Formats: sequence, C-alpha cells, structure tokens
Amino acid sequence: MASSIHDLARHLNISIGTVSRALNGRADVNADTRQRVLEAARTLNYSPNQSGRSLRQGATHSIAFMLQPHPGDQQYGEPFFIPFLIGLQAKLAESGLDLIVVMGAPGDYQQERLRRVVETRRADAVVLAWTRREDERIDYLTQAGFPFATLGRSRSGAKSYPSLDLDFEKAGADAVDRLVARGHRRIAAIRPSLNLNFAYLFLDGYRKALRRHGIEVDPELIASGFINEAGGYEVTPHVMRSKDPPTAIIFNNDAMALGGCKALAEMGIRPGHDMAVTVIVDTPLCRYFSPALTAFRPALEPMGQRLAEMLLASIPAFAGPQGPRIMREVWPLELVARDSD
Amino acid sequence: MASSIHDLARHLNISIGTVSRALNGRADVNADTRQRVLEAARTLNYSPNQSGRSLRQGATHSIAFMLQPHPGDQQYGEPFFIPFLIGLQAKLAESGLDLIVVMGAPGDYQQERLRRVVETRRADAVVLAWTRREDERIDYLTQAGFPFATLGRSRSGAKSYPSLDLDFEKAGADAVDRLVARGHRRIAAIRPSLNLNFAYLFLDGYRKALRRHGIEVDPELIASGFINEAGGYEVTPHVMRSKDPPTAIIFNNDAMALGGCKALAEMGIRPGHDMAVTVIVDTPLCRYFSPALTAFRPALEPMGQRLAEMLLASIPAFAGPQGPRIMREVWPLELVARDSD
DNA sequence: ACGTTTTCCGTAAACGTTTACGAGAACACA
DNA sequence: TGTGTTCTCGTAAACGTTTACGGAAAACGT
Repeated sequence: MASSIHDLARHLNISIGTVSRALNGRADVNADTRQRVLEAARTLNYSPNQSGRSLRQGATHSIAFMLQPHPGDQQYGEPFFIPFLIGLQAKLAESGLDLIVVMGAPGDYQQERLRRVVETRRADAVVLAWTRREDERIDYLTQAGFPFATLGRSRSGAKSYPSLDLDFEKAGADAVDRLVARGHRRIAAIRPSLNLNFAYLFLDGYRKALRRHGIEVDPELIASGFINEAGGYEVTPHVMRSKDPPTAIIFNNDAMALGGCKALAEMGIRPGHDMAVTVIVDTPLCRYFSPALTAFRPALEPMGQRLAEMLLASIPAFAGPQGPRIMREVWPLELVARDSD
Repeated sequence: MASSIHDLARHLNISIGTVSRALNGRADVNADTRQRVLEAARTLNYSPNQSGRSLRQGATHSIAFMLQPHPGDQQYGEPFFIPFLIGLQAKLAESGLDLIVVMGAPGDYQQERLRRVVETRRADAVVLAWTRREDERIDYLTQAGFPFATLGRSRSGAKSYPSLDLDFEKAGADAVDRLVARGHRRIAAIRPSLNLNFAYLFLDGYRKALRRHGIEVDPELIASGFINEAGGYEVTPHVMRSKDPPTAIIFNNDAMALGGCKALAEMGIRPGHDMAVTVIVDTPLCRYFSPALTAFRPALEPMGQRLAEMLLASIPAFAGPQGPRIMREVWPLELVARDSD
C-alpha cells in the first residue's frame, strides 16, 4: 500500500537519488528517465511521505490557522471565517501548501495550543484571527521568531509581521453619519469586549463621528456583552433603560444583532419602524433576517487570498528573489443598505 | 532555539537513547537520571520534533476532520460543527492526539484533499461529516484501509467503521406527531438535497408519520434547496403555491428556516400566528429568532467526545487490550418547544 | 586526437526520533 | 565463590526523504 521511493527505485533499477530528483523536477536528470519515474509513480500509486520530507527539509509545507471557540461562545461558531478560509486555502494551495485549522480548547485563548504547534514544528507559519488590542499570542510568536500573519490589527509586537484588517473605525463612523443624516441623534452602540481590537476600533470611529456632528457621547448608550446571540439579547435592554432612549442601534456583530433584535421584539419595538438597526459586519443572517438588516460588508474571500500572499512574501524560505517584505493593509467595508434603518 | 534530543544528551553527558527513554517514561532508566533529563528538557525548552517522531513511529498523532464548504454555501459556514469539534478535540487531547481540521476547496467534495491527507500520511485517521447516502469518501477510505469514523450514517462501505448519528427519522416523525396533535394536516417539509443522508432520513420519518396519521403525502408540500439561507428563501414559496397551502412547515436546517421565514414574512405570513414552524436541528439562531423557533436539539459536544472514543477504540494501535471494536450509535434529538408553532 | 565541458547518475550523509540488542555493573542466592 | 537475575545504559539501525559530492560517459571544441 504505502510505496516508498525505494520501491520506485527497485522497480526501475535506478538509484533513489535519481528518483527523488526526477520527482522534484530537478534539471540533472534525463528526460527519458524522468518520464519512466513519473509513470512508475503513477502506477505504483506513490506519494511522498510527509514526515520524511519535513524531517529532511525542516519544513512542513503547511500553514496553521488557529481557531478558538471564544469564551462564552460555546454554542455558536465562527461562520464569519469560512469565506476567509476558502480564500486563504486556495492561495496557499497554489504554492503547494496545506492549510490546517488547529482547534484549541475553549478558555485558554490558544496559548497552549499555539505553543504546541510552534514547538513541535507542525506548521511553517500560523495565521491568527480575532486579534486583541494587546495580544500575548503575537508577543509569543515574535519572541519565538516564528513566522505568522494576522487577520486584524494589534498593538502587540514590533510591526514586523504582515497583517490585514478591516476598517472598523471608518465603518463605525459611516454608520453614524448615515444615521445622523436620517435624523437620528440618540444612537446606541453594542459591541463585544474591548480587548477584541475590532470592537475598540469600531467604538473609536463611532465616538469620533458623534463628536464631529456635535453630539455628546452618552455612556448610557454604549454596552458590551458576549460576542454571540446571548450577549446581544442580554445587553440591549441596558441601553433601552436610558432616560432618553436611543432611536438607533449599531451592532458590532451579526449574532449580537440577532439577540438584540429579539430583546427589542419582546419590548414591542420593531427594527426598521420604531428603531433603526445597523450591523457592522454583514453576513447572510443580516440579509435574510426580517427586516433585512443594513450592514457593512467585508470582502472576506479576497482578503483570505491577499493575506496568504502577504504571509508567503514575508517568509524568506518562500519569498521570491526580492526577499521578505512586511505589509499591513486595511480594507474597506462596503455599506449594504437594507430595510432596518 | 530548536533544541533536539542530541542537545539534551550532550548537555547531560549521556546517550540520546537514554534521553529518549527517560522522556517517554520507559521503565529501564534510573529515577535519578530521569529527573535530570526532565529538568534539562525544561530548561533547554525542548520539545520533540513531530516529523522525527512520525517518521520513526509511522504515526502522526493527529486526527483530521474534513471540513468542506458545501457547494452553493460559499458565504455561510458550519457553526453547527463547532460544539462537536470542541468535544472531539477534548477527548482526543486526553490521548495525546491533535485534532486538525482540513479545509477543502468548495466543489470537489473533498475527494482530492482526502486523498492528499491519506496518501501523504498527514493524519492517523480522519473524521467525516455530512455523510451522503452513497458516499465516495467512505468507499475510498475503506478500500484504502485507512482508519476513519463518521458523523452521520451512510449506505456506503462495509459496516466496518464507527459512526455516530442523530435520529433524524424519529425527529421528523415527532415533529409531524406534534403538529398533527395541534390540529395541522397540511404539513410541508423543506430540506436540502437528498443525497445528504440526514435529509433522506428526515423525509422518511416525515412520510411515515403522515401515513400513520392517515394523511396523504403531498409532493407539492415537499421542497428542496441549497442548505443555506438562500435555499430556504428560494423554495419556501414553492410549497405556498399549492392549491391547498400548508398550515405548518418543518425545516430540516436552521439556515433554511431563516431564509424560509423571510419568504413567509414577505407574503405577510407570521410564524407562530399564521404558520407553524418547526426546525429539525436546533441552534442558537432558533432560540433568538423572533418568534423563537420550536426545534429539535442535539447534544453536539457529548457526541464529539463519544465519536472520539469510538474512533480510538476502533484503531488497533490505540485500542486497549480488548482489541478493535466497531460501534454505531444513533442519538436522540430533544424537542425544545418555543413560540413558532 | 586530445583536453574541456556537459549530461546524467550513484553514493552516502543527514534530518530527529525510537527501539532492539547487548553489555557492564550491581545484586541475590546457593 | 560461582551462577543467575535485575538495573541501567550505550550502540546502532531504521523510518523516507533530500541533496552535496564526485565520477563515468558522452558531447564538444580545437
């Protein structure tokens, strides 16, 4: 079943060195023998043993994406990432790299699993998501000198790694601008914990835009909860208890918006009629909710492709002749106007 | 940075064989030297090179879960699986095994990626999900003699692999029973393509229950679409165009239910008032939708743990002294009555 | 015809482990 | 004291690759 390079060599009566060279497309092998080797490889159903290659080359030819169930998020997952992963995987595959997703246990925020991946050299590089404002994973990886890239910005580490992020700040501001233009002045913001950097950025944009419009930022209109349906459901009533309740709410997450809308419904408040609702990151849920939620849409799949390019360009072993380059990009979110505001 | 077993040996002035035995808890090593080895391993920050181990032992100590964006499901992912993966990962970790999730490109239904994992021996076993009624992946794996387990049943392959599934048949029947008891006789079923085995099972239970109640199965009340929001949105109007429209709809998927409810809303039909809606697999979406959707809930995390046990027990290399055993289990879905029916 | 280059291939070492085997020392027992 | 057993460790091979090195044969140039 498991045919090795030795089997091929014996079968063809040539040395394993030649077989290897033929397989790897090296120049110093006769075109004819190469043909015969490739043919034999096919008939003997040969494919190289990954462990052997890795051991010899010191490279695993795979990139790890760290997936972590967020604490308090046991039940719901991260559908958000799937299109991103599709793009990432497609681009990596072009360079012969495998994408593996490494699951961590909920709670430890990946440190343990990350160490494991790095120390046992299971991957040549890792991709981090949901970066925090201060992110110990980034500190660890830079200190360990392990190649990585992030989906999302962070203040941690020297700026010596490629990163790709969405412009949450501008999206927050755009959302406010739009609502103000439609006559709202009491605008609430509901978001997850601020150490998730995108929540911080969003809130920053929200605040600045309000001030720009001469509207005072009211702490009573800002609430934070778990980044899932339960979180939105739980904290939305908080902002409604203000003496001067909001006429619009911006949710920083689709799942939180779903939970928040349920809380509103229980109070007899209908999104799109009695309350303007905007969501910062669009998903199919926003589109198919009733009413359809106005939301800001990311280009997730192209982002995945782009981050793959950036990661590869930053790794000396993979980079082209121009050598490693570090890049940081921030991509826009596009407004999709629907029925909820 | 990367300290090897040789570094330890040199540092302690003993042979690499002894170091290895000490690290692996073998009996034939002095308690004192073992101490010193473990200590040195800690101070030198040693951890074994995975490729080296794998190559020597012929085992990777990792299990692959094949994750596949479903065709037509580009945008939305599989939040459904996350709790399952949490359970799976937790149990595998107890045996020192890593769980890696392998992404495939959308469309090729995993065959290519699966071959790659198997042939390059990247994992010791794989876990398959979303089994089809006739599943070429299962045929391939059995033929290749590669260990695997499935979440979901299939008719493919000899019954020589462990599998765990939900009792969709009973859930379909229970859903019908409940609706009939509440006075409904025109009950629609909306489900994904039938080669997804769970859809087949669900529809079977639905049909049998209707007949048991003396209700004729009306093909006009059965529709199938993509297993996402768009699918539900698209096909729900079909069943509504019946001369004798349904008074109840059973959705075989939460995302399809979301899309379906949107279609209903656009027709001025309110779930829970003008239409009874039941969902077969419960997710947080069902709970936080307005109105909250009556649904059948699986115990996903325990199922993940259980399948891990079953898989390990079926692999000779991991199984206990009693040797490999094949198991197949079907777990119940629990009704969660809410406001939509 | 002779030196030089090119083409092609075999040899063997190396990557980091694990493990079968055997040997020396210490110990037990008569 | 001699024999057998137990503890502990070193030696070396093996897993499947890749690749530096060198050499034989062929091709080339004058």
